Amino acid sequence: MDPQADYPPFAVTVDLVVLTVRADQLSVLLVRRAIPPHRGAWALPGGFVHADEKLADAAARELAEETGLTGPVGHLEQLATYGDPGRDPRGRVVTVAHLALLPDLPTPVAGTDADSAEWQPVDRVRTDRLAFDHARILADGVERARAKLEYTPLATAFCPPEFTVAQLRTVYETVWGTRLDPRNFHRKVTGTPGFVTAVGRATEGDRGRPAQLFRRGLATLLYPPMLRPTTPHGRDLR
Amino acid sequence: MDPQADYPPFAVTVDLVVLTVRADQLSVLLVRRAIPPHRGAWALPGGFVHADEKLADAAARELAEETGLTGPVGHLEQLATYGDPGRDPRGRVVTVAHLALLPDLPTPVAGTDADSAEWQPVDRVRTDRLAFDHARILADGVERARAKLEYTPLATAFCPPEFTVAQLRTVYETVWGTRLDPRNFHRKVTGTPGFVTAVGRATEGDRGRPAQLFRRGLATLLYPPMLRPTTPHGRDLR
DNA sequence: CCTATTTTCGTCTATCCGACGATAAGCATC
DNA sequence: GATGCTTATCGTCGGATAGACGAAAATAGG
Repeated sequence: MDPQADYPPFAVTVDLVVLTVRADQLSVLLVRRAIPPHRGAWALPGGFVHADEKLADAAARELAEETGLTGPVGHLEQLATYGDPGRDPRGRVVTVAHLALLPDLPTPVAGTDADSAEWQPVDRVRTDRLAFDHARILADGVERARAKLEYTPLATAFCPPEFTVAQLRTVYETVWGTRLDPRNFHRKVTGTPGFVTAVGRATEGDRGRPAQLFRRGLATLLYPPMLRPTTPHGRDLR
Repeated sequence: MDPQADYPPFAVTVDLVVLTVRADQLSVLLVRRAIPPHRGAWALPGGFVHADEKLADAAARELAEETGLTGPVGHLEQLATYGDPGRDPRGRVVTVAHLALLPDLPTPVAGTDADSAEWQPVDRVRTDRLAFDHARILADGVERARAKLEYTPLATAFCPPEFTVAQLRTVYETVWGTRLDPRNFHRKVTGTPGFVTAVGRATEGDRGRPAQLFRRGLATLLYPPMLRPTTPHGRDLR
């Protein structure tokens, strides 16, 4: 196919909404753009898809480049695709946004093609200064993450391989911005089949009673789901 | 931006998974391809995105072309994007798949750039003979539709503007392939805030007691959700 | 020891869901 | 027009679940 002939040529990129929970804050990985357009502005990490590369591979490659991660840590999924004609001044660029959830890694986050990269709490991001349409992509990614915590065990993607129920609860509280009763949460998590499996050991050295350590279970969907407390998300009027 | 210079050029298409409920069957709109590649094979309707066109507009345009619909009927949303290097023999084509849910329209379904178009029950589609990677896109679309019936009032998109509880129940039963208790379903639907609003009139002429007519409510998310009966979707092992 | 802290187990109650009986309200047929 | 058939709608009952909260267990720090 010759794009010049019949159909308009597009450039295709992948952008990443990389979320983590650190210091009791849901945070997103942002890079400062070193080249135009939007030079100097904060943006989601991303880049062009190579000629013979799958979309998911491109996203995984960009994630590895930005975080230094190699192995399959956390979670990566396609989010949505954004392609409004005017979204990139360079021309017709369609971006396939992906959502990544990572544990709080002591990541150096060295920028390669960006001045710098850093974690920013999502509720302190100056969305009005983000490059391109990345404010909307970020909002969609955060909303997707919040919703997915309800029906999937994806909260474990924010945790290290072994974690306590309290750590998992902190993830929920941080992402949702709510407080959860530790006793009911404990019952719910340990009672939902496939959510977590006990590893048999416990923490030591911390304050309070030692906590059992768990790993992520086999379930891909939670049943029953972990519903958000009051006013669950979009419980609309009437 | 010159795609020839720095980055590989892509063609971008939209493909549509158009679903409806007709004759107690969840059915998908398929077209028979009139041109190569995959000439003569069944495929999802779709086409190239124009040079100055939003993705959603392209999807709406294709939907209108294939169904003859003009006004905003039913529901249309982005599904996912598929761009594996080898998925189209003509070159690097990325397709942004969309999901459309429509009421059972007496649609002529006249093919424009296709030999013919027709509704096919999704469980009778010869997925091994669908063009490109459309079998997977179809499967993803059906699964998305099934899942969304649980948490959203989208089942109403399969219904005409005014419908009875029984019609809505038939939609659920057809899409999910299950049977639902009419009494519990009635209680659930009328008791979920914002799901449906009574229009005040009732059906006449049918068999049995006349049924109240409803319209879609204002809610965008159902709370509590309409959970699938036994073995809810992915209730995995353990 | 004593206390503070955190984990974990139980209890109580309101609510929700599935199963199912009972009634309402139309049409068909005699 | 009475009877029966069909479908819609309302109620009831029991088990399961979630939220509120008490209580015990298990550690660290004085």
